[in-house]
Amino acid sequence: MARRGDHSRAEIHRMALDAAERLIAAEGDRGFSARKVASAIGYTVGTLYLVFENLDDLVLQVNGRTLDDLFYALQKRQGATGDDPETALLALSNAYIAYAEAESPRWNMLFDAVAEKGDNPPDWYQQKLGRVFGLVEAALSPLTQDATEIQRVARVLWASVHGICLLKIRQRMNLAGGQSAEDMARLLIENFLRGFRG
Amino acid sequence: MARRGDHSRAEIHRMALDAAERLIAAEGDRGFSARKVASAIGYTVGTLYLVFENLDDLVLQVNGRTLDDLFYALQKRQGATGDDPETALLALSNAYIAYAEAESPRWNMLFDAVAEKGDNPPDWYQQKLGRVFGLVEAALSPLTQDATEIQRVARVLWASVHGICLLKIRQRMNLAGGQSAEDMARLLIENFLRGFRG
DNA sequence: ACCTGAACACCGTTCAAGT
DNA sequence: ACCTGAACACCGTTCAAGT
Repeated sequence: MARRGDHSRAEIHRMALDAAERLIAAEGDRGFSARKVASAIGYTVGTLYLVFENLDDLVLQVNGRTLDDLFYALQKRQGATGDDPETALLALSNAYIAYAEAESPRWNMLFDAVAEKGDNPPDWYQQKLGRVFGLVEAALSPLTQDATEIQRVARVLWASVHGICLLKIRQRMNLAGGQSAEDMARLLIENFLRGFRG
Repeated sequence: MARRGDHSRAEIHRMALDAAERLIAAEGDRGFSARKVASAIGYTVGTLYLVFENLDDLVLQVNGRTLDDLFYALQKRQGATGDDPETALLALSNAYIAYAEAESPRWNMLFDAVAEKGDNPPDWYQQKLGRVFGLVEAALSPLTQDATEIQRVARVLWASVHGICLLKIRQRMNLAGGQSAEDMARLLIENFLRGFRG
């Protein structure tokens, strides 16, 4: 057991998030609880509530880290800035699918929370999400000067690739008629862009 | 408390599913438990385990009913058989979005379960899902004679509309740039089909 | 044979009490 | 001031025991 003063509030905060990530990676959403996180960092359950509002708050913070991680993973696999939209989008969607596969427990957690009606995620969270969307928008930017149209297309395509990804990760791929998620995303993106370009 | 012999196994089964549906509709996935279902039908928790393998099994059966319900809701709003694919698809996607909105708790439950690796849903469940896909395939059938291509396109479009729907229901719509789910689905379908037709 | 009810091993959350 | 640990009100699941 840690004694008082051993760690600052900020340290306990960080330790708890680290431990939560490890637990989620190891056992998924199921084998993860406030009590396990607490004991993994050598503290009592009660201590967590000095540092987090509740378990949903802790999960939100974990999700924030995942969004950062995802952003960097996508950025790394992003093509050159001169790429045509199709090449750039395919690179992004493949990277997204690869991330979801490689980090499926935390990726799942990202979308599991069914928000209560009317409460949006906090600003800092939305900013992290916006940064991910930004990559998609950047890939689309050569298509048109209309910024709101780019925004709309980016959101539609991202939501769509996400839906395809869900089918794969949630093991519903038998329903995909033998296609891989990558093939499905390619079919989507190629045809959409051909139609969009007119 | 119900006395032994009051109800057959099949009756208890049905009563439990009815009660579960009511609880889910009223309180969502959160306010739903084996103990609540049992007490809602006047039995002890243990009794549920005579009729269901476990709670996941009960949820699967509830989901089966939801898939049937969804199928009929989509069928009802399906256009005429002579409709062109675009009209038919837009009708289906709008009906899908409307269903998700109207029945969001059970619709959410349909996709919450993170399947363990390698275990597919049972055959009867896949058949119910296949019936829903069948509607999408029927809408696409005028596009080409190639049955596997229709299957692939149907799955890609369905997964995509589903992803868009998720954004709306999970209250992430602030990320959709003010677009409604219906508008997003329309943007997707119109451009995809224009591209697909070449 | 059918169902109970108590037990087991867990939960999230709170908060008086200890150091 | 910081943290504990016990309490509260729950969980899913099992299974000896009652009728």
